[in-house]
Amino acid sequence: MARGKVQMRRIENPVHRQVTFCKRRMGLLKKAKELSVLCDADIGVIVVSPHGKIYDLATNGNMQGLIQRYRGTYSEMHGESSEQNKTQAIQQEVLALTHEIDLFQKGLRYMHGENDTNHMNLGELQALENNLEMWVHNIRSQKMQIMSREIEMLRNKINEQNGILNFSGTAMIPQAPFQLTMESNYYF
Amino acid sequence: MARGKVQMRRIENPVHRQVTFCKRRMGLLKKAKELSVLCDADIGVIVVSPHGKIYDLATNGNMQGLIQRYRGTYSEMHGESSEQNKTQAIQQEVLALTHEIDLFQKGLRYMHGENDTNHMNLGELQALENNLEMWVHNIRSQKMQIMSREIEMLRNKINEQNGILNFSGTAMIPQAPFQLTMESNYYF
DNA sequence: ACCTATTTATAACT
DNA sequence: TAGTTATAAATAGGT
Repeated sequence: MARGKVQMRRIENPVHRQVTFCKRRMGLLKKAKELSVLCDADIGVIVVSPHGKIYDLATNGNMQGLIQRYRGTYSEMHGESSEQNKTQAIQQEVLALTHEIDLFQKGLRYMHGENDTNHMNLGELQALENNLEMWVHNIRSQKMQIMSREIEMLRNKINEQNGILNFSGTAMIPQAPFQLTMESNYYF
Repeated sequence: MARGKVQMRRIENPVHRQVTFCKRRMGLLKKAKELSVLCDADIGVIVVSPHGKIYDLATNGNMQGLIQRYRGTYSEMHGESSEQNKTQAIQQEVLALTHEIDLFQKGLRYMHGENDTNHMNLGELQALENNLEMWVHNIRSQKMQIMSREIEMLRNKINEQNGILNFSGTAMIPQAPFQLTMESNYYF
């Protein structure tokens, strides 16, 4: 498309082909994202390179759900009932569950009110972000507590065994190899 | 991209949105075909309109096969045992989705009040944390977009004023001190 | 649906 | 691999 029109056929030079593949693949995914944002559409793109490497994009972050929706429509359109009768019920279940997850995500999104993040202003977004950060923080603390308990149990076990076998062995296990506080593990 | 730059956000006017959807959808599929031909790649595109209508393209004429490759389930393409495999795969998917819903339910419960995380195990906490991180990430992207728009507006304003007052003044405002594109700030 | 002024994508080159 | 530039292609707004 530049410095010369390109013929619409396989590029024979492998180097050129690789470069073009890389550039145009990026362009394609960008266009897909743009269409998704501008028109509120849900888009999935799967690209398989000649060498079998797979690149993909799912604008809603859930290719599985998209594929399910696609399959639903596809089997409706082509009346593949005979082959798919056995799995039809389960597929519908998947569809229903996917929708349910969508609803939960929306529910979480709406926790502050009824606003979709697309219609939220900077301050609202900041507040939401802060809430989420706090939530993440609490979850991390919880994880740390669970792990601390586990470690303590293991230490006790080892100490017991060493108590039976010999006492010097306890020195092999440092009592505090790392600090297990919330603070120091905030980014764990 | 023509007769005026377009802001990368949902087009509010429904007529404009529909027209753009149609035009860009065609453009996207054309680009996909071109990439496929030029670089000998195998490409699938699924577009779901806001109203649920599905448009698709599979450059090898077989979206099902592409999806299966995407999922890493090659065996289904060869008939005999396919139904059983398919059923198993879908059942596993149901299981995964059920777990995800469970996670969201617990998350919602936690949001509503007391630290209910005591009833969640380490794996659940990790999964919930990952979900939240993704959410925070999306919100940050959203913030960046809003700020980018604001900055652009201010720049335009300043450029206008400088156009009126004097031309040398424009040099005082760097045109791009930092890139505020979606791409470069995807991980902001 | 068709028309163009512009913006965007990108082929060739460094 | 990454950046530059001349040019082809896509497309926003208008008819």
